[in-house]
Amino acid sequence: MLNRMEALARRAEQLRALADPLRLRIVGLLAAHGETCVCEILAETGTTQGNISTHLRVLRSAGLIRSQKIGKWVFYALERQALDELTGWLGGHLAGCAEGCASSLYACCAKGEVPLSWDAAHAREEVA
Amino acid sequence: MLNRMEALARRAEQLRALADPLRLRIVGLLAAHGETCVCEILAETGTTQGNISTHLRVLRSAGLIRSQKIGKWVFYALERQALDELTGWLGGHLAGCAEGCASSLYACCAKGEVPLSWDAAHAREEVA
DNA sequence: TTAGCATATCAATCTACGTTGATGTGTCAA
DNA sequence: TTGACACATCAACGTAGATTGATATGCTAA
Repeated sequence: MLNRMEALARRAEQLRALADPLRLRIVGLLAAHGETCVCEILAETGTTQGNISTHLRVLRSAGLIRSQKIGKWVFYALERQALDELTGWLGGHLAGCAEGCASSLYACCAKGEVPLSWDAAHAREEVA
Repeated sequence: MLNRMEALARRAEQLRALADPLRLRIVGLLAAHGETCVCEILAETGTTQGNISTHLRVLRSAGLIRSQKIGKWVFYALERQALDELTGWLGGHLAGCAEGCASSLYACCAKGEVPLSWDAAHAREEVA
């Protein structure tokens, strides 16, 4: 089992793999077409062959797509499970607690001299 | 309205803002705490103050968080709507068509000499 | 008004990434 | 067996990002 920082690093790596316009186009094509030949991706994107290969490797080493060689062609497809896991995790990570958050108190970092919260700070401002 | 490439670039920028372990920790804190003082983020993450400020700026210029100055403190919070939009868009982008994809035909790039699909290539392999 | 605190910004450094062009590898057809 | 094709890999270049330490700004309290 991964510790917390390693898990975050892994998720960051996966998100980073998606965080590129060309790679977003690629996964969009794979989503729309299913198993897709590299040559087709190449034709649709209009960049160099080496560049496409590099981007496909980034996505693959993040575990987001898989490849299958058939004859002299290579077909790529989404790893649906990994992508679902990622989007699900992200949703959970961003969801936080449903309620009671905005009203809870958080001590500020100043050495105990001024316990502070958003509400308390607001109150100060409203008085002033 | 943005054209397709600009829209992808914008989404890539937002995903990129999330694609860092420290920034994932930050948005996790904001999700759990609601409005949160920078000093608290600083205390929880244990990195330098300048570094936190930089990462917060990245998240903010991607439109994923907002800031509010109260007295000498600055409180950050998630931009729930932008994040929901992003995760929703990503889900749609990755969903593709529900069915009929894996079985459709796609011409390969070779100049018309070998129309090819995953199925056709598979058939070739099985015969061989 | 002065001193201290919270935060932002800047300069500098190191590393990682995106792109291109060239080359290597495996596969097929003639 | 030779040539052509599909794809991967590599070297090189320019650019962007992460981190740190120093400095600037704005607020507050004494």
